[in-house]
Amino acid sequence: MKQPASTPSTENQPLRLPARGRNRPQAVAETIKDWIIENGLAPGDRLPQEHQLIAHLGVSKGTVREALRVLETQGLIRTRTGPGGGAFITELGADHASALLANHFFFKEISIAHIYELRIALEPQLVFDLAPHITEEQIDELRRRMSVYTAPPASIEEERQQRVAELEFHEALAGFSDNPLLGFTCGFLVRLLKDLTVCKRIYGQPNPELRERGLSYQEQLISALRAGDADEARAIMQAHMRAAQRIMLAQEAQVTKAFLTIGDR
Amino acid sequence: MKQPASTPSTENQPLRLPARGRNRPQAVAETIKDWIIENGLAPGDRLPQEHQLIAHLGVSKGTVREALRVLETQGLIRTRTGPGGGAFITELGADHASALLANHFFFKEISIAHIYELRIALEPQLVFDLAPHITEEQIDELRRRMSVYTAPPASIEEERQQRVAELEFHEALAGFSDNPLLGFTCGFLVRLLKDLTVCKRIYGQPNPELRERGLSYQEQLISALRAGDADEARAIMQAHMRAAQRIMLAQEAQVTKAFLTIGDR
DNA sequence: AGATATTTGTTCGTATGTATT
DNA sequence: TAATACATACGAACAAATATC
Repeated sequence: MKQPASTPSTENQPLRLPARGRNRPQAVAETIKDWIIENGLAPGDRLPQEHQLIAHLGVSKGTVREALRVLETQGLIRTRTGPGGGAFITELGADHASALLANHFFFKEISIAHIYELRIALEPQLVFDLAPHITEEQIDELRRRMSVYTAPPASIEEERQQRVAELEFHEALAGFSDNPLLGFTCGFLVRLLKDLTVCKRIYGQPNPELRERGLSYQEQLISALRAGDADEARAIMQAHMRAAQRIMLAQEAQVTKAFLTIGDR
Repeated sequence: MKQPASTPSTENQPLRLPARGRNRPQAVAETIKDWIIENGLAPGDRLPQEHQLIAHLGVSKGTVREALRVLETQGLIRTRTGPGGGAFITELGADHASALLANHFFFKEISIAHIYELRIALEPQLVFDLAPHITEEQIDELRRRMSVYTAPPASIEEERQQRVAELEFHEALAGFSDNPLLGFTCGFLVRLLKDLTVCKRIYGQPNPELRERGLSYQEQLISALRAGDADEARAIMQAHMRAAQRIMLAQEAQVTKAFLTIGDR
């Protein structure tokens, strides 16, 4: 088992070759990833244990651990200690994925206008698709979220909470989408706005207009969704987005570099 | 001389408290990240060296290395060996970000229809914004990419290359966008399609119709862009996307689980 | 071109923490 | 409570890469 390390030549290729050339941990992570794909592992399945990976891959404990950390950062696995523990395949959740993606925009200059340009293009389409499929339970959830801001806010803090709740209304809507790409993108945009809200870099002063118009729009939207009227839902959302954009832009400041902390489990 | 410890204000507060409690590497990664934000480090700046991090954070070498690996996976740093080496802040490129994001869709069922629903909603808007700003150099680059597929393909392999080149036409277009969110999203969608093309899971047989119509549309598009006619450019792209969608859907198969390997530097 | 110093990269032995039985 | 199985963490030694002289 012990190797006298005096074999400097290319070693004894233990099963799958560890793909030398780059940094080992990344290469090992890739190898494990390929192995996951080939064996068709699904979320919940367990990877081989550390010492087995060490043996099969022909690398040391530290390298394997770094590789697992890479996969964990990518959201592919989670590890648990104790008997029966180990690394388990997991699904990369939308929030974690958003956090990873947000890093890409960290050094870019993102404005409210940029975000709303996409929301205007996508959210009307989102509700258009949703109208024929939406369930009663989903509508109930939307109503439940709306209930947070039916009454005017009493304090500046409550104002902020209501804004967050309204954004979460849209986040829930995005989560209902049948199109994972559309749903994720809309959710990501909302999360960007929500993060800005939490950071209090915007929504400085009360804005009753935004709240009331939003509430009215959402009532109409839910009616249209319940009726299964896709065209009407799209039209309402379009008007809602345009109105919100106008209000937001009026009090916008250039917003940058607040994104790195998004999510950050 | 090693450190300019003479600066009394910011630099003398080396690192924050080690944030014990959770798994150490992640906690350490967070601490380093916070430190990066607080000190306003920009791409190209260097992090403290390994042994300094070890000393300041009070953790072992292995833990620091895992933390750095986390940050590297997130696309935040790159490391180099040798004198003057170390960990350097870097910008998360669109391709790397796409690869990270693609993991989120690995266990979801993504179809061509899903991709085109977003392309139809976004790419017309993309060229609409672009028309007033586009430069001659950018138009030249578009023309250069088009030149790859002006002639009909001689082989099935050339057919594939032409398809990739046409997708890269759209990728270039996305890269010109003033809106980073819009640009990235359009680029990501194209990368998904490109990956499918490379994997040869689609585009099995020649499709002269797609090529010729695409070529014609792109000629028109470039004319409109040069003229700065935003409305016309948008209309052309809309028609182009709809036509492409029709053709693609005709020969589509359900496409799943080919995304994990995207990019994979 | 080659020697050397600097810095990250890799390995191994050992010890600790944690969850299951 | 104890025993077991697993990940987690530490530290020292060694290897590889690379800039500078």
